[in-house]
Amino acid sequence: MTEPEKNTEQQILNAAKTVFLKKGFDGARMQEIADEAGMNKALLHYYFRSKDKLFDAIFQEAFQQFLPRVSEIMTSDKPFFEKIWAFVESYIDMLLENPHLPMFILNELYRHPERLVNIVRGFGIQPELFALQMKKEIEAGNIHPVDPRHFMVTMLGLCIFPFAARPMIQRVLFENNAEEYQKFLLQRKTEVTLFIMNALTPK
Amino acid sequence: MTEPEKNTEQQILNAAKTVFLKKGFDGARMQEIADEAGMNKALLHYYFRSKDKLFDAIFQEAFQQFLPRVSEIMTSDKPFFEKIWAFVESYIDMLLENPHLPMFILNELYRHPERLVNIVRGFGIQPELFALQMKKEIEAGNIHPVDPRHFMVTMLGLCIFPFAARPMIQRVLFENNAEEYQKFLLQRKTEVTLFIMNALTPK
DNA sequence: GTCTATATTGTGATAGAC
DNA sequence: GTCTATCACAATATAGAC
Repeated sequence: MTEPEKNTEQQILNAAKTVFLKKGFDGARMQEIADEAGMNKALLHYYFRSKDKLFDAIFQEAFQQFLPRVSEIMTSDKPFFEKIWAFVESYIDMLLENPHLPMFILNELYRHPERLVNIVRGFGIQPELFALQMKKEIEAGNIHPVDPRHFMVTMLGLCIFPFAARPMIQRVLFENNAEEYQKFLLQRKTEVTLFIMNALTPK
Repeated sequence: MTEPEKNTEQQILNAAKTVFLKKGFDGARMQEIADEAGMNKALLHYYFRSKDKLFDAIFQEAFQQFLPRVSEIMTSDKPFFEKIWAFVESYIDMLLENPHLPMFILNELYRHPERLVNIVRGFGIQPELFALQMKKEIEAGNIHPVDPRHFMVTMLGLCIFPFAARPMIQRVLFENNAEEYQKFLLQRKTEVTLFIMNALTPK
């Protein structure tokens, strides 16, 4: 066997993550989580009191994984395009290992945006740092002038969208061939980087 | 008053669309739809038999509105970049009038991809037409070489993502100011078009 | 801590009066 | 066609034995 799985609490969290990410809060059932964890339903309540509490534990961790610290990554001293490449590659790699993350986070935030209040608190996201640095690059004539906020949304969207819209795209463009789509997602890393480089390179 | 609202069936459909798009299938309640329609719960079943049947009626229409006929729009005889501009503008305009559409469709397809089987049937999407035309433009040296499938995903993602990720982006980048974000979405039309043009223009 | 059994409420769906 | 009343079951949560 792989692992005897340490304590019960961690088993529950693992099972809950699997089920919540697959079904969402509204679609998930405590019974299904218990089955997935190989234990009884009552134990979930013993450890986490309620479905809401259990969900919050999952969501918090998932959210921090999902929302990248753009500014942190970007404030190194590497050249601008190298940073873009490093970001896109590492972010898509992370999504390849957590393919359900995008739709889970996007959907839950959409249905219950108030959760962000609890999450963002003390969460050091500073997009201004990146915006400032990008402006400098623009003024130095190194890149084509683009609104940094639009660019951040663009860059994130290019990475995330193929995961969120997978059922549609895989069917319409790839005859529902999962292996082909996996290759497509791998290609995205270079495709997105090159696309961005072309768009930002001054004429 | 605006309209006395014609027949009961249409009232139900309107109410169902409002609630389903806001809450999703799992989160929607027949009682809430009845309240929204200003009538009794039993009437919904009288007209549509089940929640599933009612949902299908909503989903089918929404899906056809969401998935744009890329090839149709692109097979006119206008220059390539004009087509891009026309597409992005009209598509984002449509989303501005139906802002909940993206997350609704993406999420429902993700949770129940089997629905696509019933929907796509007889649904004339032919991305090959667009891919072919784009290849010709590339061979003619009019645009930078890019995989048409990646480009289609990119173009759609640039339009859709700001609507699907609105709760997150609006909060992180716009201090949760809805009016500012509305302006941002309007700017997207030109931003996306210009970004694509820059990326595809040969050096 | 972990289980079985049960309480309690929510929810889709139907029966039947009008 | 439209309503009220109700059924049947699903789902969260708790009580209590071990």
